[in-house]
Amino acid sequence: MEAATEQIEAEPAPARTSPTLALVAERAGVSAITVSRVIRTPGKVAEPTRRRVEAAMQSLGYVPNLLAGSLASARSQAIGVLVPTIANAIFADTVQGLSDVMEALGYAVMLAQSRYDPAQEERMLVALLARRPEAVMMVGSPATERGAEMLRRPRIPVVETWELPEHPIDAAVGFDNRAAGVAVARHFAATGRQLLAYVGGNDPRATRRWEGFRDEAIASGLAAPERLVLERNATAGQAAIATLPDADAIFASNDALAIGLLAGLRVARPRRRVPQDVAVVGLGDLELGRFAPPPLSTVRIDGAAIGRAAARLMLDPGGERRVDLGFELVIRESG
Amino acid sequence: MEAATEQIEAEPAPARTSPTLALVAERAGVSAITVSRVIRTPGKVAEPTRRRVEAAMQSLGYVPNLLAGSLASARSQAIGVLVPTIANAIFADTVQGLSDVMEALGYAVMLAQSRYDPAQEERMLVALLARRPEAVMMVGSPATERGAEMLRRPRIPVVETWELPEHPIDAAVGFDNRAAGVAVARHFAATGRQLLAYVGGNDPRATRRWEGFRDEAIASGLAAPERLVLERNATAGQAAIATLPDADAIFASNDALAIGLLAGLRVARPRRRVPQDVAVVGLGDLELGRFAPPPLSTVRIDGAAIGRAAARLMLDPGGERRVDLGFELVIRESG
DNA sequence: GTCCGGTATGCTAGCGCTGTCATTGATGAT
DNA sequence: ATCATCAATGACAGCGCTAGCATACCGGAC
Repeated sequence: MEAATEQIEAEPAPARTSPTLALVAERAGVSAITVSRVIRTPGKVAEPTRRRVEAAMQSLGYVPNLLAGSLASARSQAIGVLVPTIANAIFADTVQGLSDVMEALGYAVMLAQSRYDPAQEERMLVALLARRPEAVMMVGSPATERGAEMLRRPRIPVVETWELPEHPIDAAVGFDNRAAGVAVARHFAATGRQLLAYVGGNDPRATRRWEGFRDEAIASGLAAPERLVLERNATAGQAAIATLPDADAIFASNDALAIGLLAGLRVARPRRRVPQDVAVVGLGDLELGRFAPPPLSTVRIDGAAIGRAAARLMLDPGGERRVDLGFELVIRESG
Repeated sequence: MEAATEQIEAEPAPARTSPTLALVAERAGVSAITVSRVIRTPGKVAEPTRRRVEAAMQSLGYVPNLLAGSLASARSQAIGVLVPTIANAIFADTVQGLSDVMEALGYAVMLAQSRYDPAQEERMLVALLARRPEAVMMVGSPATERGAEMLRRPRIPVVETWELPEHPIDAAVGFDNRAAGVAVARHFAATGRQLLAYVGGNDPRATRRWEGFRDEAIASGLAAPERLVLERNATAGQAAIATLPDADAIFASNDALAIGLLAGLRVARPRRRVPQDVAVVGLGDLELGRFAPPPLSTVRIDGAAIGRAAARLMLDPGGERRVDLGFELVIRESG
């Protein structure tokens, strides 16, 4: 007797696995594809059908599996972001600028950090690309040719930021780091400074700033500036003051460093007044720079704008490929 | 004649689509599964075979498709991270702390921002969960019951941070925000302050700090403190000083705000000296607080440690579910 | 009545991997 | 010689979705 083998209609098993399109479809008495359409193109489904499907999704707590969807459609709706570190306000601003645009359009952001390490950068690039992002934004350019090659392969938009390489992999948005260094040196020279110094990291961007700074100082007839390579934080800046007893003008490659410099100068003995005895100029225009005593002069860069521009570049692969957002030398009271 | 239909062996077409496991397998003269093993468990493949496969991968520039792999294995090797905004040093530190641990273990980080908006938070939760993360970390708790429900469904580790709810969805790591407020009020009372004020955001964590601060002030026999709800930045802090002409002790819910307060106080007329006339205490222990004049007293929180602890909690779902990392009242010179 | 175009829905085949079993041959124990 | 064991490899099905086409039905034009 067939009936004997029939099971008692059990309570829905406590779903070891999350509900699928097919389950929703069954509940709503439609086919899977219709459920898919309710999610993606609700306008193409008749009102009553749509209601039934929505009710079924609701009652099951259905959350689409975008992994499966991405595989089937070859569209991941995700972008990759690679920064040296997110714990640096300036990059965090850029990531936020990008996210603001991309999240609103339904893209997810995959974040990876290279820690200024080429090997780590390559590893993270693989990890990112393995998830088939539809575009990638990174700070700077790949440190290795293999990295660049990996980015070229998939033929997706790739936006390099915070600098403007001659030949970007695909697109770039940033400013001329060398010119920023030049502008600061010129300013120091024009205000009668004699002994310049530069403090900053040794990544490609910081190095380009240094080169511009040094070359312009020399071109202005000043002694070759000293260069100190430091951690990118205020503590390092404060400590560095002891190492620069004679400088009368210091360019710090980022504002945190500059604020540390200012703090070191405040307690230096013999006394070194800012800006009378020493001028300090930072880069980035961190909000807190404005609130340091004295308010910090800086090379203003709009990190969030870079992120938003990067979003535009990846969304319009046929459009502009190189956006110079420039910088602005903001002279406040520190020099 | 069959041979007639045979095609001339063409140059490999310029790969409109990226190479697959199957292509690599064909090149290496093995089956797809063997290539998969070379990638995931190289020890189980004989040396010469492995070499051939690796050469094939190399020459094709093969990058595995983790979307497909995740679907097949039901393991995404990704985690979701939801923060109010990444452009806040304190959350950026937490994200970095988490990433440091998880990236090293091969997990990718999907980042989403809620912008302190419950509706946005829900949207981002769906976007995150749709990608089937193996765990989720968020700052705070879901603002809505629907959000909480969504997080409970998939039975993955969920770590709430920066606070310690009585009954976390799954796990939590942070500190007692109320106690932080109490500690600051107690400190103010103990040092003879009379008219307290609180400035900060109105998110749940800031509100809890406020409640502790207010209750303790009253319990100490002081007048009920004033509360100012502000943007979470230094500019807002500086401007707020005009609104608090009588306060002799101000607790700012974050350090950026506090540094702005300090800046506002420096230029206030009539003169208000810190700490003689007004004490200022912040929260977070932003590096730059130490370099403000006067060095900022603060409730020290280790954001990166919270991130690292969150990683531990998600990696060991059977272990501890509630970690109190505490805080430390660091009295420097501002109060 | 026939045909047309449009709307609403469904079927089928795969996307690129991995889990689960098979299969093969070599090795050592008995 | 026989069998169990192990290492190395492969066949096959299927993860949960979507593209692309097919089907059914409707009302109106002819």
